[in-house]
Amino acid sequence: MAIDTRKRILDVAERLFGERGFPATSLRDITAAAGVNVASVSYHFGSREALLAEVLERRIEPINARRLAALDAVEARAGGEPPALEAVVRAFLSPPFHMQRVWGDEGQGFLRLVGRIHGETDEDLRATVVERFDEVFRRFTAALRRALPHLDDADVRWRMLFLVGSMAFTMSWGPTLAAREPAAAREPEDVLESLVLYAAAGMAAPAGAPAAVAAAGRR
Amino acid sequence: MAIDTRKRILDVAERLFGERGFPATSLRDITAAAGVNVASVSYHFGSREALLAEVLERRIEPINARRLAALDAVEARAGGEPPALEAVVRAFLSPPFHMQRVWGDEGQGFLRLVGRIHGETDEDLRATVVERFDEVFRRFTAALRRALPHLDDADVRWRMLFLVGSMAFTMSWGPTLAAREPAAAREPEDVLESLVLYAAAGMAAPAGAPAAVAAAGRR
DNA sequence: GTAGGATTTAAACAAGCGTTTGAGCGCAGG
DNA sequence: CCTGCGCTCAAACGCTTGTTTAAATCCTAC
Repeated sequence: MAIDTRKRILDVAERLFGERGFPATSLRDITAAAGVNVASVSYHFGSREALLAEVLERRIEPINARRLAALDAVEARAGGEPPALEAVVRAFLSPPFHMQRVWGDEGQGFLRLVGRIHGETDEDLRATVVERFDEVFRRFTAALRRALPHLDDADVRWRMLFLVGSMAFTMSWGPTLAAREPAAAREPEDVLESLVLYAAAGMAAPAGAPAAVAAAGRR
Repeated sequence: MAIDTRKRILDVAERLFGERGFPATSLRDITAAAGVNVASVSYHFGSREALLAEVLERRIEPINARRLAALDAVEARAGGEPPALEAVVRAFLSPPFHMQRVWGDEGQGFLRLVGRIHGETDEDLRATVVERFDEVFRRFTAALRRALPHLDDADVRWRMLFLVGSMAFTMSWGPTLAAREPAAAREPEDVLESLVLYAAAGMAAPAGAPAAVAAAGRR
């Protein structure tokens, strides 16, 4: 009966995966909420896993494309010089927030889903997520490396992990925070701005002395 | 036959919840790996949820106690003055890493579990986690507020979210990163040091202009 | 040494899971 | 009108889930 069963399933699945997480959301939850038959998931997507993959693909691909385009622009603007740190950080963090605005109500819950996915548990699922972000990570790590000459490779990688953690956690817990403390609620643009400033400052922090030095006497 | 069935279940559950996440780990996975009967979980803990609660309690409680003690020390040392930012950040971030060293092999996987729990999906579970951290959050938010007079309440709360995100994500993905890129592998103490520097610098970043100003023309 | 509470056990429970089946539907093209 | 294809449907598949049962076993205390 529906307009487009496929799309209805995708939309509802995105919302429920975002709200409850992937392992806790059954096909019957999804199909019941979408008003379609259970079998239609197998018919249209093949399996539950494949449905998740498609849900993710639909949102992540445009975000990462935009990230790479923004990084291209930043690097072009810098000529041969090392790019500006804050510009690189913004090129990475801005696209998900931007796409949320573009998608409007339809993509309301997807930030939450993307946040959750980063924290997802299953190791196989992790591998596919890592793979999907591989190029983005490599490009941004290289750019950050050049913007932060005082850091070595390992430093940059770990700080990249810190940055992604802030972002993912914010996406996942931001709504919870806003709901618990209405006074702290903010527009997504303001959260992004806050996050960019925070991350750029963190990235620019001086290189740490090895713990062996800081805590003299070990080893 | 076993030494202590209760403890065996707790240890195995901690490891498996950490490796696969809570929703993806069944009671039969746990009891099979522990070499005990399925029913012993109900007998000793009451339910699967209660088992998780006890697994968490065993690790989180000492960590949070240590956090509060460290914060007390920092504030006492500061007299009536605002405490030093980096000291507050360290008081928050250091305990989990410290307890990991104290617990040795036995607590090997628990950092990962704690990291995962922060990203956990179920909203009920979230509520209990939030509750368990409530006092710690309030105390540290207040201390950070005093250490960062140029920020308002909402700023501090959001940056706290960023900080916790970095920490949780690092705990959860750190092993994955280290496994994928052996060159970037680091001692936990060095990761902690890196994280403290990063977070303190991020916290100290200037207050952001509201996005309405930064992106002139909106609204 | 035996009584009795604590613990472990195999088995069964109903419920939910992802996926498959095969009949039935609606609607295009001949 | 009718064939054939895309799609939907209720039902059933075999399997796993968390929890409960009641009997068997262990171990302590008298």
